[in-house]
Amino acid sequence: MKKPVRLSLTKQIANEIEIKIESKSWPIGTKIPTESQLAKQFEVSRNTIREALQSLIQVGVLEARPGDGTYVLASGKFEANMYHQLSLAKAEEVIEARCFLEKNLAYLAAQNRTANDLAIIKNAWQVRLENQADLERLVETDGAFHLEIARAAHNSVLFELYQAMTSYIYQVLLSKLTDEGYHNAELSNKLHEELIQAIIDQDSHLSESLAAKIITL
Amino acid sequence: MKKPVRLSLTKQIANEIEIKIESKSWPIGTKIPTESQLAKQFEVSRNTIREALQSLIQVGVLEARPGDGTYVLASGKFEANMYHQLSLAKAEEVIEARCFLEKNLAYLAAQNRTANDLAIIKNAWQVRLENQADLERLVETDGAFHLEIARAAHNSVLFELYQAMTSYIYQVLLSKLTDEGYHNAELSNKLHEELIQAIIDQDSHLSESLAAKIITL
DNA sequence: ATCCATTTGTGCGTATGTATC
DNA sequence: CGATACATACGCACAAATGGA
Repeated sequence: MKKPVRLSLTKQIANEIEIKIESKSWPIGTKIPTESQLAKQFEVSRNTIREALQSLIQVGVLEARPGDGTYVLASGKFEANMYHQLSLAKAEEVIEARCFLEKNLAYLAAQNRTANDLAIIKNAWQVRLENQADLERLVETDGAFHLEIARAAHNSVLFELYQAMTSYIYQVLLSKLTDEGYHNAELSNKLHEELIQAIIDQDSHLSESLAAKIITL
Repeated sequence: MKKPVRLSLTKQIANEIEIKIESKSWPIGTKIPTESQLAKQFEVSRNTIREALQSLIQVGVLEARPGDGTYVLASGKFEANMYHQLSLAKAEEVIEARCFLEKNLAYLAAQNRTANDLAIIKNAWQVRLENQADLERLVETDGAFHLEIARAAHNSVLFELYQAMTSYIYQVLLSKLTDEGYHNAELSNKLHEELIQAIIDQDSHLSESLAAKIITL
C-alpha cells in the first residue's frame, strides 16, 4: 500500500489552482488567467493546463466560457456537488431538509458549544443587528450568524451539509424577502436572542424549538 | 441562453459509461474494457476515451490501476462524493449525522407515507424477519427495510443523503455486529414493529423517538 | 527470477470548430 | 469582419506499473 510520492503535472497544477480557489485568492466569480498564460506560468503545454482545468470544470468548481475566459463557480468540490444534486430536487424538499438540519444543529450547538463558540456567535449577532437596514446585507449577516451556530455544533458532516445547502438557498431567501418585505423584525430579533440564551444555557430542546420557529417566520 | 443541442463525444461516452455503471451492467468491482478497446468500440481516439474516463475517475466512480485496468468503484457520482467526504470525518460524527437523518426520516415517513409505502415497508419487514439467522443477510435486509422507510418520507434530498451515508456505514455496522454478536434480537424486533405501527398511525413524534431508540441499540 | 506483453500515465503537437468582443 | 480564447478531437511517443509466462 505504498503511495506514489510523485504527482503528475496535471494534478499538481489542478491542486495549486484549487488551493487558490479555496483560499479565496481567486474568489467566486473571478476570471482566471487564460490557458495560454497559465501554460507559460507553469511552464507546461496548454494541453496539460487544459486537463487540469477540465478536472475542475467537471466537478463544477470552474466554468469555461468560450471566447471569454474561465471563471470560478464554487469554492470547493463538495459544495459544487451538492449544488448539482440540490438543483435536481424540488425547492420545497430542499427547504424541508434544511429546516431539519437547522433544528438539529441548534440542538447540538446547545450541547457542544464552547465558551469560544459563544463569543463568536454573540459577535456574529452584533454584526447582524448592525446590518438590518439593507436587505442584502441582512440576509448575508444572518446567514453568517446561523453558520456560526452550525459550527458550534461541532459535527463536520452536518456542518458541511448545512453550508452547502444554505449557500444554495440564499438566492431563494433573498428574493422571497425582497418580494414580501421584512416585517417580522421585532419577533425575529426576539427569537434569535432567545436562541442565543438557550445555547448559553445549553438547553438543547429549547434551542431546537426556537430554531424551528425562526425558520417558519 | 440556448446551448445544449449537441453533446461532445467525451460527454456522450462518459454518459454511456455512467449508465452502464448505474444500471449495474458493470457492477461495482468490474474491470471495464481497456482504453484501446473502448476507443475502437466507440470509434474515437484513445485520448477522447481517456478524457471521458478521467471525468468519472475524478469524481470517484472509477479507479484506474496502471498496468492492470480500470475498475468500477461506486455506482454514482453523489455516492462517490459522499464517500470521500465522510472518510474525512470522525466516525462518531458520521454516526451522529446518520442518527439525525434516521430520526427525521422516520418523522416524515409517518407524516407522508402512502398506503403503497406501507405495503412495501411491511413486506421489507417480513423479508428481514426471515433472514435473522445469517448476520450478513440480516444487516442487508435490515438496511433495505430502513431504506424503504426513508423512501416513504418522500423527500429526495434527505433520501439521497441517507442512501449515500448508509452504504458507507454498512461495513462498520457489520463488523461491529460480528464482534459483539447480536443479542438484542427481541427488543430490536419489538421496537421495529412499534415503529411500523407508529408509521401506520401517522404518529410522527413516536416514530421519531422509536427510530432514535433503534439506532442506539 | 527474468522477461515481456499489456495497460494506464504523461506530455506534446496539431488541426479545426465555435463563441465573444 | 477579425482577433482572441476556449472546445473538441486525433495522433504520437515514451514512461511506469502490472501480471503472467
